[in-house]
Amino acid sequence: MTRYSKQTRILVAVDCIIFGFDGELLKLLLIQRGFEPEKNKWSLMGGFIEPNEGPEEAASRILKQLTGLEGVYMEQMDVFGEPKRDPIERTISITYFAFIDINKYEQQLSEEYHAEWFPLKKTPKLIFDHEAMVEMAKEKLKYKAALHPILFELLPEKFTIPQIQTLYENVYDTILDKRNFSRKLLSTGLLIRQNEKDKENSKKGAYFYRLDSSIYKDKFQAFLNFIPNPQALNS
Amino acid sequence: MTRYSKQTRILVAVDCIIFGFDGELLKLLLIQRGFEPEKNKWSLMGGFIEPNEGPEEAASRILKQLTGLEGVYMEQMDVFGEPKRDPIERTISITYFAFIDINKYEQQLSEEYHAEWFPLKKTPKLIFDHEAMVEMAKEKLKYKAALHPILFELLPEKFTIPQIQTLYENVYDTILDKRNFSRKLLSTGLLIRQNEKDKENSKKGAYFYRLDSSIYKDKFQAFLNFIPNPQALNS
DNA sequence: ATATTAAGTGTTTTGTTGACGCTTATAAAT
DNA sequence: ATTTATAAGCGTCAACAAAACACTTAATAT
Repeated sequence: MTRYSKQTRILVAVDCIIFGFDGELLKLLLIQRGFEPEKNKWSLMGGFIEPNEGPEEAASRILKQLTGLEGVYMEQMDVFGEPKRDPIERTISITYFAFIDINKYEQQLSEEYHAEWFPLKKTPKLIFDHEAMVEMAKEKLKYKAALHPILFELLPEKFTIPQIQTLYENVYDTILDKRNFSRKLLSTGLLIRQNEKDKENSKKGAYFYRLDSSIYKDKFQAFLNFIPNPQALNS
Repeated sequence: MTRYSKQTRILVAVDCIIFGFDGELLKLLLIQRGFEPEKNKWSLMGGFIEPNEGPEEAASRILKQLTGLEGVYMEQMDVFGEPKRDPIERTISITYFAFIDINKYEQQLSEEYHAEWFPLKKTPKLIFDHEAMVEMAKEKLKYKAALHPILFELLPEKFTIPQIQTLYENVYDTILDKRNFSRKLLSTGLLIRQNEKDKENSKKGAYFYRLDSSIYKDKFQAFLNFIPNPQALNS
């Protein structure tokens, strides 16, 4: 016996929801689809799984094609498998969401794909069920970021506390008290203050911090209760 | 254009990790696989996705075949897609974990599949990567149950507080203080006390409760911090 | 010199959590 | 009939964490 006979074989794709943060707004990386159907429409970055790669590998490959980046934080989200979601042929899509440091994003590579960053609140119409994927990713982002320090993956190596507060305020669409925020953030012990200051955004300047990678892994689990009102969370 | 040419089509299966609770131990429902390869070995309940069903539908169908139950709490877990995970032919498996009220389980149906409940700590060797699936499900169960009231899905309509405490103690492999536990549980407002008592398990008898389904949905999100030490959690 | 802007630190009040002790209902044993 | 054993159920207190809130500081621009 070499095959399971009588079973239907299906196309399997991966689609990546790629988040970035430019210091002001949380953004989504989208491409203009290069082939029919829906050619030139806005779409998530995706592709079919190849014969000798697992889904994660496929997602990493695709992410690298678009951004030039490797070793990016990525997480499996959900499988979208409605029989008719792709009008051409049944395709199951495994979705991943990924966080990249927008500063490391290599624009030249992206031109091949006509990629563009969109503020999360101003995303264009997307093909197929990609809008549902983005919605789910936003919800999952809120959920996860309230419990774990994943948002650091969106920041450059050196960042300031006001920067990261802005990021949180973006994700939760709320205003946070800077005193409570910084106290909570610093109490995790995850941050190491640098001597330099960021003078770009204020006269006084804000201290740069970097992650203490030695304890980042351990603390990853125990980062609970970061956002005051858990009621606002979904999923 | 009617097909995406040149792409490889793959078998897609679903596998269900089915939890049950008999009032004393948390258990897993396993079957003896009915076909080659690995015929008669212990396995999760699974099957291939059919042409006109989505993955969730497939999982529901399979769950019904095994347990006779419909409308069961079920959640997508993870995709297992290592190219060589099935030695016969590449198969991607979408896993679901499900909670059923073990009392509703219809044993007669199961005989077709040689199904059996195993205490979570005494599971047999499983085929392929099913043990990894079970491990992941156990972790996800711990994680999720600390944040949301999902464990009620494992209990009958009427249950007592000592019962549910035992369930939590099973999941987290720990002993909880009954006074703090019941205070926390009742403070959610999710439970409605009945007049009857369960006299099976003690002389004094414990009040039956049932879920207030009108607020169960709302409270579902805001059930945080249920287990004292979040450090023990993973994933 | 003075005004302006955002960074950064401190305090008080309130609510939540965990540790712990006592009473109550009932069946079984004497 | 009284006592004993067992688990249910209620209550208190102390420690801690969270949220609300106000002032000082550094540096540039006027």
